[in-house]
Amino acid sequence: MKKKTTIYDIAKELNITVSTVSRALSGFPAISDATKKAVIETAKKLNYSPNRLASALKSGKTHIIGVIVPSVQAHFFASIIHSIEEGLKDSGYRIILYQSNESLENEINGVRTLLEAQVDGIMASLSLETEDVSHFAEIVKQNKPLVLFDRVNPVLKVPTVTLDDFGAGYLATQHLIDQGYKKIAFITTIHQIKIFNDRLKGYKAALEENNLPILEEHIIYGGLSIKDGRFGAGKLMRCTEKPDAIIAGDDFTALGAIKKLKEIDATPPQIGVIGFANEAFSAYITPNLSTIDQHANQMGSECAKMFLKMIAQENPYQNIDHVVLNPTVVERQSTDKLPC
Amino acid sequence: MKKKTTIYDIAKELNITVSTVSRALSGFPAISDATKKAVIETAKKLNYSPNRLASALKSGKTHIIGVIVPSVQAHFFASIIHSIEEGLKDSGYRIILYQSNESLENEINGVRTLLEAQVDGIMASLSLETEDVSHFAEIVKQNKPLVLFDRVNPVLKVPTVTLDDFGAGYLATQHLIDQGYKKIAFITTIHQIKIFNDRLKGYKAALEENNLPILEEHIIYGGLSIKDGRFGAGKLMRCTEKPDAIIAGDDFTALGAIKKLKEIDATPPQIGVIGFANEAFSAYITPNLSTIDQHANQMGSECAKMFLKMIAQENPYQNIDHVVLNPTVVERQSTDKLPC
DNA sequence: GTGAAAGCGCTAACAT
DNA sequence: ATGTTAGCGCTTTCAC
Repeated sequence: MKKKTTIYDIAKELNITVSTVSRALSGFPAISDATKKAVIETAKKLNYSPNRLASALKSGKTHIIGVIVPSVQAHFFASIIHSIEEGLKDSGYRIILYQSNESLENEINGVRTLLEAQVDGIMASLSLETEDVSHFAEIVKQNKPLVLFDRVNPVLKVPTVTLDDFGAGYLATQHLIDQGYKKIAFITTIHQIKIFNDRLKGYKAALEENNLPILEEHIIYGGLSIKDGRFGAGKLMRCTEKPDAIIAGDDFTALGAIKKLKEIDATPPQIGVIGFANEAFSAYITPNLSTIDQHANQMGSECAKMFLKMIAQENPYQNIDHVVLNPTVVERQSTDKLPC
Repeated sequence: MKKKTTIYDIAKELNITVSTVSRALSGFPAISDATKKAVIETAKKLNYSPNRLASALKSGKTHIIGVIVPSVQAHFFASIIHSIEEGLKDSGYRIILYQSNESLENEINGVRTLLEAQVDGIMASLSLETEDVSHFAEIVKQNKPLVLFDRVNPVLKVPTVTLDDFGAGYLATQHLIDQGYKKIAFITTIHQIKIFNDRLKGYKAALEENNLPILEEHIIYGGLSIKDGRFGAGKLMRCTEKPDAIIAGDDFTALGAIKKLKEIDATPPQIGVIGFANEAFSAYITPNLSTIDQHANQMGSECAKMFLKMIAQENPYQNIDHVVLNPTVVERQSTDKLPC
């Protein structure tokens, strides 16, 4: 197998030096048009392809950024990745992907691996297991941009892009109240994650403002999945004070709740159900699922924008921005309460 | 900002040379246990983190492989990526992601970018626009593993992992016939993609074997999306010979068809509908969508396995395997024909 | 078992 | 406008 052509080959061919070739190729201004043209032609002729590795080793910039998400199989994260890539493409940055699968250990490995790969920065959304975030400190210490999105942790003094989660919880609750529901339950995760705690606070605030009681038996702490949704709904329906509506931690959990409610003849909107995330399926199940849109694509492009801004500064952390997106309600059948 | 520690710092600290440090760190056998231990301890003490870039430049191995897919937003591809990463993780390979967004131009850029990043190999599924595949030739020329999956092209003499698409088309058709449907239509893409052509062939073969006529007006060539599904179903229902079942190119198209059929009071399974891919929503729409499962996760792990096998050989292309997975029918309500 | 030294392909002072 | 040269951090052949 013949060796790959390098700038040395081009230089030899044209009887000039590598520095000239390097300059011609990288659009350095003080280079004669003639040499530039000759270099580019010869490069094409010899089928030259730059070795970004060598350039990265020398310059300290790989133009690759690491993205850590729980799993690309969740549509929400897939959408975010999609729009991060989109937002970064024009500036020549590429993404290297790492999935934590909701495991802290994987997340720690991810940070290490990405740093060893000399990425120019990292974007991450925390795993459900992640409470201690010290493994992210090294990124900041190296003065490389770290942007946290969606599942963030305030202990880390870094820029973030999040949804207004308090607002989201409030909005979901207020929507149900506006529709005429009065005894609203809440299914959430047992993990101490800021965004889920915030939503719970929003829920409680909305109830209070509307002079509705907050019942502890109406708050279910468990997992988030179709199975957990079934289980949670079942448990709620056996309460002494049976709720007339359920807010589920995500659309999958909401789906499970709906399935259970259908079985016991309490099909929504008889009992109202609303989820979070606006997953692909939510518009198409029966009844259609009302949900809080988390604006994944917008979140992704904000992350990209934030990163580009940080990288342009000599000190990426000179001012730490927090972009907060506004949640919106997607009203569908599952909360369309019939007049009594 | 203090400089990062390198093996030179470790060497200096211990009064040995870098070669010894390098050997100790990389598990070279002929190294005394004492030095090895000292090196590892000092590395930890100095907070050493290897620069994989330098090592890659020297060794020619980045341990990064590029993956090109149309879009991670499609659940099918997200699942494949998930299991590729899973299957590769233990052997220390990482994934760098590139999305073509169904554009040939992006795909060409992707190949170039990944090669410039010196990836150790590439896995790809072709964009809908891709008919000419010459941009992939360079990968093979560099003797780097290229594995094509799902959307492949036989012009490229490389290993592939695919579904038996002829079988999938046949299976979908035979399933409908078994259920009692007799006038079966087919919505597919206008693009000349092998897998879609193969499915069409399978469809025709099944009809022939069952002595059913193949009607050109029952084959709709268009796009694949919810919108296209609505459109296709509408067109089919205006045929002179109205079909009693529809095979749609993917689950989204099937979903569109179902929506249209519900509107015109021909709700499945009255008119049967089956899709491809077993998307996340398919089990939860009403009626539940029957579909052909394409075994995304299995496909991903086969890709990983194939890659590892190729990389282990001195010549990755010494024998070119083609793994073909068997499609399976997921029977749900949308094809559950009622007795007449 | 360890050391010396060359070099992977490129960039960027510094020089002319 | 172009050439010279010294590395970036690591691996690896060849010594001893």
